[in-house]
Order: sequence, then C-alpha cells, then structure tokens
Amino acid sequence: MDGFERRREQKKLQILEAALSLFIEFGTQKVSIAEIAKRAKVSQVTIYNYYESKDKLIQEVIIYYIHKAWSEYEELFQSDLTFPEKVKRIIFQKSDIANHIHASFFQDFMKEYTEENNFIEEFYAEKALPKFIELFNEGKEQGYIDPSISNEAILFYIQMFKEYMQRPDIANSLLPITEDLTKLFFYGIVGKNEN
Amino acid sequence: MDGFERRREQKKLQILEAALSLFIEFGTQKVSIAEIAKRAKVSQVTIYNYYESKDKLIQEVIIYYIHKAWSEYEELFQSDLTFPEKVKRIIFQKSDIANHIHASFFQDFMKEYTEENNFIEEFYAEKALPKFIELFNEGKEQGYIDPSISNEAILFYIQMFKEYMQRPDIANSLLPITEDLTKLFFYGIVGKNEN
Amino acid sequence: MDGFERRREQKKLQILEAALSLFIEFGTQKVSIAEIAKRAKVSQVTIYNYYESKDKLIQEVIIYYIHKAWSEYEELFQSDLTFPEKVKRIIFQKSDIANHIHASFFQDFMKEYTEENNFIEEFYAEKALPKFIELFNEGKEQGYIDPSISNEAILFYIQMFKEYMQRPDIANSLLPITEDLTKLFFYGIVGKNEN
Amino acid sequence: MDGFERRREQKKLQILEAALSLFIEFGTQKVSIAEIAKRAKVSQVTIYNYYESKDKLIQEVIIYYIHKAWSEYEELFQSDLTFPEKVKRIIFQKSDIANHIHASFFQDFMKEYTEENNFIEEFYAEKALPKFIELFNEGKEQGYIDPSISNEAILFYIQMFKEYMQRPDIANSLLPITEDLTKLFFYGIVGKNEN
DNA sequence: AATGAATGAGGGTTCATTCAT
DNA sequence: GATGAATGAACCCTCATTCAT
Repeated sequence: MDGFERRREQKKLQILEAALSLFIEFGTQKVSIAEIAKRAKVSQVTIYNYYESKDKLIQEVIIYYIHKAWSEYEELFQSDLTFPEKVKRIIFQKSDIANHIHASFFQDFMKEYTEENNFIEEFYAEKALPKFIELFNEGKEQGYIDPSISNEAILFYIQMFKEYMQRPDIANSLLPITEDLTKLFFYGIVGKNEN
Repeated sequence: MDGFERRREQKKLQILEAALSLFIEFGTQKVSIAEIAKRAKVSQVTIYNYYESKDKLIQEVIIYYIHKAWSEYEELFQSDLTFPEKVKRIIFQKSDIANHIHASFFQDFMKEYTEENNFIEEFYAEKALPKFIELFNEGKEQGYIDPSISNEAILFYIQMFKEYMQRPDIANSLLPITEDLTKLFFYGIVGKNEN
Repeated sequence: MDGFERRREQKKLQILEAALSLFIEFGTQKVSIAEIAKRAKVSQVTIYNYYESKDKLIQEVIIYYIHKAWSEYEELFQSDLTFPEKVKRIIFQKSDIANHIHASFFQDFMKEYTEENNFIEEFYAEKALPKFIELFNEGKEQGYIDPSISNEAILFYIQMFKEYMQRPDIANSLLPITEDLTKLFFYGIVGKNEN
Repeated sequence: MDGFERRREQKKLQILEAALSLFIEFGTQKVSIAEIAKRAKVSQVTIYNYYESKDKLIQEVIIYYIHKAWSEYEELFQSDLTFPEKVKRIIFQKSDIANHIHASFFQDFMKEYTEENNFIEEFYAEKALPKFIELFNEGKEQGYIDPSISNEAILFYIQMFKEYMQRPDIANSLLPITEDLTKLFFYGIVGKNEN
C-alpha cells in the first residue's frame, strides 16, 4: 500500500469513525451527511467520493462496527476463564460502544440483517457461530448445560440476555439485580434445586 | 358529552388510529403529517388543532397504544389458568399489533419511556406492575418461583423473554425451539435437576 | 368555480406563465425551480403543491403552450383569406412566442411528442390535423395543390417550412429571401413553368 | 511531430471522441466531465489540461464534429453524379452520426453558430458555401433550378430539407412519402406543369 | 504531464408548521 | 372549528473545477 492508498484508507476511516459515533448517538436518520462531514473534517462530497450514497455509508458503518465489536469477543473466547465466567461476561460485558447505541442505528442494523445476501449473516455463520457452538459443547461436557437442550435454543437464550442487557433504556436499572439475573440464567425461575 | 364533543372525540380517534397504523408499519419518522391527515380523512391543520405538534401526537399515540395493548392482558390476569400457563402465555402470546411494530415507533416508545414525568412509567407503576407482583407472589407460594429471587429480577426476566419473542426479525426462527425456551425459562441452562 | 378554486387556478396560471417565459428564454434545464418560484412570486413548495415534480411541470407548460399557440391558428383557418394567403401566413406567421423559443424547451417539447400516450399527439390528431386536411382539400379543388401528392406529404412539407422559419437561429437571415422562399414553396426549385 | 507530441495529440483525440459520442447520445448538459474522463480513460484533470473548461471542450468537439461531417460531403460534391442525384443525396443522405444527434448537443452547436467570431461561420463561408454555390450554378445552367431564385434562398431551402429529414423524431414517418417529398422539392406544391 | 482527492455552489425535493379564509 | 394554500429550513446528491502529489 503506497502513500496514496494509505491516506485514502485513513480518510475512509475518519469518515467511518465520525459516522459511527454520530449514528450511535443520534441514530442514522437524524444524522445528516453534512454533520458527518463536519465531524470527519471533510467536505460532504468527499464522503460521496468514497461511499456512493448515505445508504451505502450506513451499510459500511455497520460492517465496520461488527468487525470492531467482534474483536472484543475473540479475546474472551480464547481466554482461560471457566465456562460460567465466560458466559457471564458474554452476557454482562458491556461493550462500551454497544451500550449507548441508538435505536435507529439498531434498526438499520437489523434491516441489514434481515436482507438477503447480507454481510452480517455471512460473518455470523462463518466466524461467530462456530465459536459459540464450541463453547456450548464445552459447557455440556462439563455439566454446565443440560444436554437435552439444543444449541439453537441456547444460543437464542444467550443472545436474548446479551442484547437485552445492552438496551440503553434499561441499563440503569440493571445493577441491583445482576445477581438474581445470573441465577435466573443458570437455573430459571424455578431456581436451583438443592437437595 | 354532547353531540359536539362526541364528534370531536371521534375525530381525535380517527387521527389516532390513522397515526398508529402508519407508525406501526413505517415508523414515526417516515410518516408525514400529510399522510396521517390523508388516512384520517382530515386536513393537516385539524391535526394541529388537536395535537399541537408531531411530537405531541406521537406521545398521544403511544398512550393510546398502551391502553389498547393492556386490555389484552387484563383478561389473562383474571383468568382461571394455572400459573405456568399464564406465564407461558405472557411470554409467547403474540399481540397481533405488537408483532409487526416498526423499530422507529418502538424507539419513540422507548424515548417516551425514559423521559421523566412520563405517562408510561406512571401507567406501569399503577396498573401493570401490581398485577405482575401479584402473579409472582402467587407463583412463589405455589412453588413455581424460587422465593429468593426478587420480584424486580423476575419481572425483568419475563419482560426480556416477552419482548424478545416479539421482535419481528426473529419471530420466524422461534417455533422449532419453543419447547426448549420454555425449559430454559423455568430451569435455566443447567436444566431441571431430577433426582 | 368558487373563490377558492378561482384563486387556485390563478396561482397555477401565474406559475405556468412564469415557467413558460423562463423556459422559452433559457430552456428547461437551465431554469431552476427557485427561479420559477421567484418570478411567479410564490415559494418553491407551492409549485410542488400544484405540480408534483419539475418534469410534470414542464409537461403542463407544454400543454399550456400548445393551447396558447393553437388559438392563434384557429382564427386564421376560419378567415376569408384566399388559399395561398392562408398558406403563406401559416408558414411565415411568427408566433411571437414561438419565435424566441429556446432549444432546450423545444427538446422537451419533442420528447413529450415522441412519448406514447402523450397529450400533443392526441391534441394534434383531434384538433389540428382535421383543419389542415380540410385546407389541403380546398387547395386541391382550387388547383393550388398537385392532387397527386398525398396529404401526409404536404402536411410534412408545410410543417417543415413552418418550423424552420421559426427556428430562432435563422430568423434573422430570413427576411431578404421571403419572396424566394414563397416561390420555392409553391413551385420548387425548378420554378414556375410559364409557357 | 515527435513522439511526445504524437502521444499528446492522441490523448486529445481520445477525449474528443469520448466527448463527441457522449454528447451526441445524451446532450452536452447531461454529460459530466467525470463521464467523459471515464470513457476516454483519462483523469478529469487531464481534460482540463487540454481544454480549459467544459465550454471550451464543447466548442472543440463541435469543430471536430464539423470536420468529420464535412468530409462525408466532399466526396459527394466531387462525384460524377447528375445534378438531381446529388441534390437528392444531400437531402436524404443520413449521416449516420447526425441522425442520432441529441437536441442539447444540437443546441450548443447552434449557439456556437450564432455567436460572433465563431469557427463554424468561418468554416462554412470558406469551405462549404463555395461548394454549394458552385452546385447551384451548375443546376441553373442545366435548367434544374429557376435562375430567378437567389442562391441564398436555395441554400436555405436545401438545408431546411436536409436538417428536417434528419430530425430523429420524424425519421420513422418519412419513408412512405419520400417520393412525394422529392416532387415537392423540385416542383413545389403546385406540382409539375406538364403540357 | 498526469492523477487521485477535495471542494463550493447549487439543484430538486420533502416536511413540519403557519396563514388566511 | 375546519380547511386549502403557503412557506422556510433542511436534506441528499451532483457537478465543474482546483489542489496537492
């Protein structure tokens, strides 16, 4: 990569970072190209030179965001933590970014998700999912997970927790009940049957 | 209420219904006052005569929606169903409306929720919450809920399930794992300890 | 037509007149909605309230223009002038408007003309064409037109003359050769055979 | 011309050809410098290095086009065809290029034509016009043209035919009346007086 | 000489809101 | 009270042109 390309990449990054931070805070609709340009310290047209439309930019920002978010997880999966510890972190670990995400950005995120031929699905299937399955099997072997429950269901269950924990509107009321939620996660509402 | 007022109320209702249906389908941002006026068969200015701004209208629509949605629950609480059955229905019952709700409407819903002095909070505290608490205590007495877990946490847990079930982007993949999710809800990932 | 509608029609007319004069002078592309709004003394949005887009406006202006231009002809056809006189006037009569028409307006005019289901074609077939045919038959009966030549060809020939005379870029050089052109029109390049 | 200059000339040609083809198809206004650069496989700035602005480029393209178009005629004038045959060809010969010319290009062509100190006028006066005059005189001598008609008028007449034949919007309806039009050209609407 | 990158100015269009009847 | 008409502000996007390498 020569000097030209490097500068080009850097500019693209500037724009992505500016867009991402604004999208996360205000959502995609409320943020205008002009604002992104201002924060990225480029002209509006420069943005159009790199990303052909606002829609395409949003898409690229989502991809950028996923890469960024995933890298936080990769470490965790490869760590030496025990199974319950890993799971707890997955659920409660607040990605600093994700935690303040705005609903309208989330919405576009999801729209991208539901569309066919999308990047997220692919990324998910090839990188994220295998890691999770691996973790679940580990959990089943070690007796932490009821083996009669399908991996799909567990994944779903974990993701539900995880996403819900990260919803900005409920983050505040979360702390006092963390302990209880952990219990609920592991033993459900019936609770641990200690006999 | 005389004839005048009745007509007035009917017009307001027309507007609310029109706005609600559009908001649910397209979100609040993408729906213009002009469109609402058209569907409600009213002039734009009439809307402004009743609701001083679009923001206020959205607020009123949310309130209207909550009343509508709550009435579906009230029946359930007063029914003769067993505790587990009630809980299952709460979680899995798809409110036909809620199921197709658009993210941007949801977003405004949540914004309203997080603001102070809001209607939802109040409504929730005075009408919804007590019913839930009552249900949980019933569940604890009957041995269906671990009594060491706080009602706040259980409420949170239930709502998480409920809301997640209703997310339009995942509704499709839900059916095959309903059984497992029910198990997870009651016994967590560790599963029922039958010995 | 009540007061409302009358004012509405008047505003529409204001806009059409403003747009027409600008289009004729500068062409359709170079004229912005902002300029039309300014000359018509309305806001840009008002234009959009009446005409849903610039394209639609151009279309309506063309229709308006045709009606206007045609009314100049109707008189001529019904007059008591002799056949040669009528024909001469058709060819050389400078519609004050048409004479200064800008090429880009002409272009859109023609685009409208070539599209299917267009107004011009219909107008032409139902109003203009019959009048011309009538005139040609009159000319043939009176010995002014070679009866072996089809009406289509004559129409074509006349229109060619007419349109060409009105081309702004050549109007200036026209006057000194009017006489000769008349001869050419009636007798072709071979000239009158006076034996 | 050394190697450098040759390459330079070749690049200029690339640009002219690219611009011409785009202008003919889409008109001058709708074609952006970026598109020309792309088709010519050159950077935008290179275009500015050779032609100082878009307007200047358009001018040069017009000159280029005229040279190209004229060469088609030169052959015809020098051929051994009879006078009537030559004239017919001039009128009906469809220059493949000219036939699909876009109105906006034509417009700029004409604008250039009407401006003073222009190339077209000069070219016309010095190269094209003399050839036509020569032809007309030949026609008059051979009895094909009424000698009482000025050369200006005949030229005008011919050009009118020629240009009108080439108008894309009427080319289709032309074929069936070619015969009649030829008659009209030679004998006018009164027709040949054979006795 | 040639290029990729960057830009100011402007265009069409939409929208929530207000005016005037 | 209800409406059609009108608007200023903003938005996304394009373009001819210049800058910097």
